[in-house]
Amino acid sequence: MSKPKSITIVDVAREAGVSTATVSNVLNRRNVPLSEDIIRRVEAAADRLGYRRNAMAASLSRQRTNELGLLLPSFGGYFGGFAEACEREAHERGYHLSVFSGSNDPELERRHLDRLLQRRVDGLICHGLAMSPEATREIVRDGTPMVLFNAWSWPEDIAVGTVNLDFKSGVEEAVHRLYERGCRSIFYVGQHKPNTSDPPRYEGFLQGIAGLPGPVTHAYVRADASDFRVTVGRLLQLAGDSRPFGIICFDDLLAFAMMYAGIASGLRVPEQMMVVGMNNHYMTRYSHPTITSMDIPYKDQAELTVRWLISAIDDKPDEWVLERSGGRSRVDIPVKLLMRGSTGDS
Amino acid sequence: MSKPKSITIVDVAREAGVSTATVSNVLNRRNVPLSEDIIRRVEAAADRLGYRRNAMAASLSRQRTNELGLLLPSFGGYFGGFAEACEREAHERGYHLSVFSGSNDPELERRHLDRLLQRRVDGLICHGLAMSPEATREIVRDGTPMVLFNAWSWPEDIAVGTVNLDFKSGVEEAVHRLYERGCRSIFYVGQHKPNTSDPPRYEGFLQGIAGLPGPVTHAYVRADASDFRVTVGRLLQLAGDSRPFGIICFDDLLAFAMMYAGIASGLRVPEQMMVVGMNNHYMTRYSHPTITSMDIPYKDQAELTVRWLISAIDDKPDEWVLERSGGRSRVDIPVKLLMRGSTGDS
DNA sequence: TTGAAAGCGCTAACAG
DNA sequence: CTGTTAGCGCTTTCAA
Repeated sequence: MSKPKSITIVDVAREAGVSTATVSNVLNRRNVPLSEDIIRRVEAAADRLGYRRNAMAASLSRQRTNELGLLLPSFGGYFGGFAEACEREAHERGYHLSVFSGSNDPELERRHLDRLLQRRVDGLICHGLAMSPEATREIVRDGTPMVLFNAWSWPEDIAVGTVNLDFKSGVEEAVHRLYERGCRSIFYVGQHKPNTSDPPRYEGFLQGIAGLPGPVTHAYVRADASDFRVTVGRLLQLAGDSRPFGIICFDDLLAFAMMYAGIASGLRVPEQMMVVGMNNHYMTRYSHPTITSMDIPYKDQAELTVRWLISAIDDKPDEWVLERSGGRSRVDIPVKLLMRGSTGDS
Repeated sequence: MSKPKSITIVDVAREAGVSTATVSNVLNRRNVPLSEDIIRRVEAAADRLGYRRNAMAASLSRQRTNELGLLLPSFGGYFGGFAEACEREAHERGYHLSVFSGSNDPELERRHLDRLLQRRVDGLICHGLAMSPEATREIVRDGTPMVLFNAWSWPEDIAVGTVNLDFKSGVEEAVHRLYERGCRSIFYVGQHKPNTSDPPRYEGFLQGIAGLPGPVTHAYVRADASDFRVTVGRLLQLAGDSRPFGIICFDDLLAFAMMYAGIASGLRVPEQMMVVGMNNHYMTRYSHPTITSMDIPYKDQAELTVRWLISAIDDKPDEWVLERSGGRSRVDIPVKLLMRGSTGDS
C-alpha cells in the first residue's frame, strides 16, 4: 500500500517519446547539448506524471549520495543551534544533512554511525563526546571524510579537521573581568557529571588565574544538582568573607541555577556574588539581573565545518578554509564575552 | 579519495567460496536454512574483508528503506526531546530515523520533505507548524504514510494519525488551580510572535474560566519580548488591585522571564503573582521560587507516534495503537500539571 | 543531438 | 542447503 508502483524515468521517457538517457540528461541539467524542444517535452511529461527522482538509484549509480551526516550528543541547547546552522550551510552547497543524536549513549551512537556509513554518506560531522576516539576510528576506517567539532584532545589524524569553540580563552578573559570588578575569590563551577568539554574551560580558568596581577582564592567546584544551595554553601566556605566573589559556570543553565540559589541564600548579585555563564542562552537576557555570558558564533563554526568537509569530499582545497586553518588541522573559534548585570555591567 | 573501491558481497562471496545469494542470506539472517559451516565461513570472510553493507543497493532491491523521517520546526526545547524519544522507538523496531529541522522556514521545510521522499523513506513524522496542510498534501501526494504530531486543526485525512499533546486540558486545569489558590484575575500570556500551538492552549484557558464557580477578570496578553516589565505593567493594569493574580505562560522560558520581570517590578511570587509555565523545563526546578509547569510524556507520545506509523507502513494493525486511538485518527496525550513554588505549592 | 546498453550492489524467486 | 539470475531505477560512456 505504501508504494503504489512509483513513476520511473522509463515512464517519463515513454511519455515524452525519448530515451531514458535523455530524460536523465534533461532532469539533471547535465552538461550536454539538448534541444529546447526535448527539454520542454521531457519536463512536461515528468510533471504530468508526477515523477519524483529515486535518490537511492541515483546514488547507487553515480557513486555518491550528496548526503552529509551530523552526529550530536543531544539535540539540546547549543547542539540544536549548531545543527540548524549546519543544515543551512549544507543546503547552500547542494548537500543534504541528516542529523542524529547519540543521546549521550555510546552504543546508540555507534549504531547511528554504522548506519550512516551503510548509507554511504559523503561526509561525517561528529562531536567529541560520548564515543572514544578509538571506537570512532574503528568505525570510520573506510575513507569517509570526517570533520570533528568540539573534540578536545583527539588525535589529529582521525579527521580532516577539527573546529572547536575557544571556551578556554573565553573563560580566561572572564577571570580577568571578574578580578577587575573586585573579585578576589573566583571559582569555576562544573557540572555534576563529568564532561569532556569541561577540561579546556577549566584550563582557561587556571591560565586566567595565573595571569592575574594579584593573588586570588580559587577552586574547581562541582555543582550538586540535587540542591544548588549546598553548592553555594561550599562557595561561601571557600570564599570566607571576601566579597564579591565570582563564579564562572559550565553553562547558562547552571549559571541560572547558581545565581538563584545564591539569591535564595541571601546573597546579592552582583554586589556580593558575580556570575558568568556560557552560551548566551536566550534566557540570560531576561533574568534579574541579566547574566554575563559567552556568545557562540554558530554560523561561523558551521560554515567552517561544512566547507572543510566538502573540500575534503571533493578533494579540492577551499581557499577560505585554508586561510582560516592556516594549514593546521584544528581551528579554535573565538567566543564573545557579553558583560551584563550579573557582573555589575550595564 | 573518499571511496576506495568498497568491498561488496561479490568479494565476500569469492573469499568465502560461496555465491552472492548465500552471502546475502547469511548476512541478513533470512528465513532460510543455512549450514553452520557456511555461516561461519561467510561471517569470517565478511569481517576479514571489512565488509559493510551498502544500504542504497539493498533498499533499491528490496523496495523499502527501513528509514523514517522526522520533520521538526526546530531542534530546540521540546522538539529535541521528542526527536530523541522517536529515535529510540524507531531503533527498537528496526528502523532508522533521520531528523530535520525546518528552522521555522516553510521553504526549507519543503525541500527537506521533497528530499526525504526522493530518498523513499518508508514513513514520515511531521509537526503541524511552518508548512500549510495544502502544501504538505501536495508534497506527500504519493503513498508515503505520515503521522502528525502537535498538528491542531489539520484535515483528518491527510495523515494516518495525529498525536497531540493535550495542553488544552492542562491549561484548563491550571486555571482551576489558580482560582483555588485565590486568584481572581487570571491571564494567559502568549508569545510575541503568533504560533499555531497557541490557540488550543488559549481555548483551554477560556474553557477553564467558563467552568469556574465565580467570576474572574481574564484576558489574553501578548508578551513584549523587548522588555517583559512592560508586559507586567499591562497585567497590573488589568488586574487592578486583585491579589494574587495568576498568569499561565506559553512555555517555561516565558514563565521564567515573566516571573523575574514581576519580581523586578516589586511583586512577590507567589503571594501577589502566581505563575504557571509549560514543558517542565529542567530549569523550572532551580529557580526561586520553583515554577509550576506541565510535564510532557515524551516517551509516550513518541511511542504512539512511531508505532502508529509503522503499523501503517506494514499495513497491519497494532493492537496497542488501536486501543489508544479507539479507531479515531487523533489522540490527545495528557500532560501532567506539576504544582510548585510559583503557585504557593511545596 | 539522441539512444543503447553496461553497470552500481544487493535481493528474491526459482531451480538444482 | 546453495547457486543462477533477473531485476530495483538511474547514470554514463560510447556509438550512431
